[in-house]
Amino acid sequence: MQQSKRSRDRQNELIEAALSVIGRAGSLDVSVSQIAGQAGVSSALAHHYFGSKEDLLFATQRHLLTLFRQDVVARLAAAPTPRARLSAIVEASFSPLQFNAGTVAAWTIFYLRAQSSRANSRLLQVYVARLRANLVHELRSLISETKIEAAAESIGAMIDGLYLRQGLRKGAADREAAIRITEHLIDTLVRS
Amino acid sequence: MQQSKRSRDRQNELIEAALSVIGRAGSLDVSVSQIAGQAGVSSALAHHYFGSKEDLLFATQRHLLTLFRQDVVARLAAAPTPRARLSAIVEASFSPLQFNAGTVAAWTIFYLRAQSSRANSRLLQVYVARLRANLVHELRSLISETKIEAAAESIGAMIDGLYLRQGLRKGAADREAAIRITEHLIDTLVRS
Amino acid sequence: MQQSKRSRDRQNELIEAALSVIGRAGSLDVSVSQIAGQAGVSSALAHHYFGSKEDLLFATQRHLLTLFRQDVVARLAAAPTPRARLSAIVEASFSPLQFNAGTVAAWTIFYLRAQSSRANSRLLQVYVARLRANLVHELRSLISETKIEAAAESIGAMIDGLYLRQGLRKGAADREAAIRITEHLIDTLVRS
Amino acid sequence: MQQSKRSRDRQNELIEAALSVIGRAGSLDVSVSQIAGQAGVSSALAHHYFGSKEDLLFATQRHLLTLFRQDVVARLAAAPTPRARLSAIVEASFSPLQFNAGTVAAWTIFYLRAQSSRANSRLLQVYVARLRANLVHELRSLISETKIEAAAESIGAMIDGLYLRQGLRKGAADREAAIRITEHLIDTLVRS
DNA sequence: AATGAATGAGCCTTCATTCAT
DNA sequence: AATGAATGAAGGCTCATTCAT
Repeated sequence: MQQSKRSRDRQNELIEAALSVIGRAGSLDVSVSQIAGQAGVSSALAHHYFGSKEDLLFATQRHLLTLFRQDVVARLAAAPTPRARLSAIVEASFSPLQFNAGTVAAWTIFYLRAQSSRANSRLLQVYVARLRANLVHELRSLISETKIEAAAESIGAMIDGLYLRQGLRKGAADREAAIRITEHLIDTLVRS
Repeated sequence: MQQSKRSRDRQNELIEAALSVIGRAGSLDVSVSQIAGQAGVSSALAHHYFGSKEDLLFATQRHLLTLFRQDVVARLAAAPTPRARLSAIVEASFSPLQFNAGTVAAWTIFYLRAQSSRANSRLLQVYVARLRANLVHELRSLISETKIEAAAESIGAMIDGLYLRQGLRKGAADREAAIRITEHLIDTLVRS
Repeated sequence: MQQSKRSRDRQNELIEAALSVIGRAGSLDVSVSQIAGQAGVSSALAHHYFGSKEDLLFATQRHLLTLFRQDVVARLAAAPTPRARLSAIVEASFSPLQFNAGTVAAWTIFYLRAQSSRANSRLLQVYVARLRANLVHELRSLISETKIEAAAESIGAMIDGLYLRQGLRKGAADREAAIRITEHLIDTLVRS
Repeated sequence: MQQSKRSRDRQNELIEAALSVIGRAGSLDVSVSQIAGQAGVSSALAHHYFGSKEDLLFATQRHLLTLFRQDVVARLAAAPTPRARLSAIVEASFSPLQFNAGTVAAWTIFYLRAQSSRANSRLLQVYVARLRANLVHELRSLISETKIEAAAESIGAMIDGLYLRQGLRKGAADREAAIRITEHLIDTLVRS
């Protein structure tokens, strides 16, 4: 164990603080001091642990992706059929843990950062690729081979689009509506 | 003519410079100086015309929306049938003018800003509402009344999602793929 | 007549605007634009007429001094005895025209500016000298020669001190109290 | 010890630098950079310690008042009689520490700032109130009750007026003259 | 490990001033 | 005469980052 437990805890606290602050601000205009303050430590400590703001945000993004991934995996394991597993992915995507103002803002920011940061872009591409792989795998037994790629891309884009639009609502996220729309898309893709 | 031609030109130059700088940076971290520099004027002039950075960016967003709107209107006028008009909207959305790295970054940023700026949010909501109204209008003769709302929302979200994902690609935007996917969505919605 | 009437009017408007803005702000942190705006003209015009902010403020100070001077002269002419003329000076000093928040602030500022501006200092010294000359002249028939200088200086300082302290009050100036104190000082000086 | 010695030293250095720069400039047009530069530190450090220019100047004013207060208290303790204590106050007021170009400029500025800053005004009022309380206390055994208030106000205003006029001199302050005039005022008030 | 001290760089903004019209 | 356009300079302030403790 290279890192002490204390060390790992602090890092996690900082990452969660970053997520929290970004979510609340709804923008990338968050300072290291704000994040550190939220975590109850000095900004110098954040640099001690992460080296730079860039790296802290990168770790935060990875954390976000990991959380999502874990939820997806757990739900997939519990679903009995391919169609149910597609629904599991949809439900993970719009679970209250992910589909709320703060997290949606964080996701949008990370999509944005991907345009100017190589590392960030690669990370996001891994997520997209994994999601697509999951979709493709489940679609394989439901629609013809030639249509799979487009269908997977289509579902993924729809989820992202619903995320983006969620940011526009004043109140809480409308999970049901998002799920209904996505499920309906899947249904039409599968039936066609 | 309240404003001189010179004045309007300068303002447009600044807005286009803002768009250009934001697009190139792929982020909101653009300074007024950068924008002014790109327009070949002093940063003080940007304040002279727009009052604040906030207002300059707001005007830029409005410009973006106006450009898109004009393109949509022109294409709608040229399309003979409801289905063709739906395609016109899709084509406007993914026209090279809109669907390129820079503009996509700008759109994403404006979606993000909408979460922390009232004015910005309202502006974007107007755009979303208009787009939906167009879609609803054309869908009216194609699918049953009860399905229209969801279908419009679905198409709108899909377009936004494809924009978001476009930012992840390294190379140029794949317009054909985006159009194909959206058209396919419309087809399945209409046929179902 | 070198200057047109229009020209002189504009200059007076600017000077009065300066006085008004300085008074309202209670500080020297007033911009040429604010002053010009108050006068209803462009800041460029203020420069056209006065050359520089410095010169505008200088002219404003001179205006203030002239107003006071004129009031003093008028009141002196109307007073029959030396003692009455001393009271006339006191009354001019604490007339509502001079002894109000705005004008007091302007005076204080000009005393301050005198420390860093030669021209300003000379102007203020002329005012002080004139006031002293007036006091000395009237005191001559009231107290012994050897005490005159100190008495004049004393009265002048008292007036200035009451001005300075006026700035601390929240409400309107207490003219009566200021006059009472100064008159009492004169009385004791004369009787002693 | 909440604050480190280093920290307190730096803050004091900055305050003294502020006093020095204000005194030399004879105006409020001093930048944080100038003050910080005079103290040999970066302007960012001034903000680190004081938060804002406003707060630094406020602390500087408080420092000025405290210095004066301490001097007054020390001199009062050493004076045996009420009349001697009045003289002690006068001497403290015109001690070389206070009655010099720089400090006089600072006082004038703070009187001016009191007109636009609540906090500043309150601070100055406390000083005025304390000075008056001291004067009243010593006057109690020297003149009749009904005259005390006016006498105290009178002495205070005289001191302030002499300060203001000091700013007009080119050379050094004439302490003797100022003391002579104030003492004479006290004498006449007491005798009358 | 943890922090306060310290800073250089940069940002937004204001402003006095000039100039073309 | 009068103004809007335009700018260079400066100012207050923030921030990521480093360093000594």
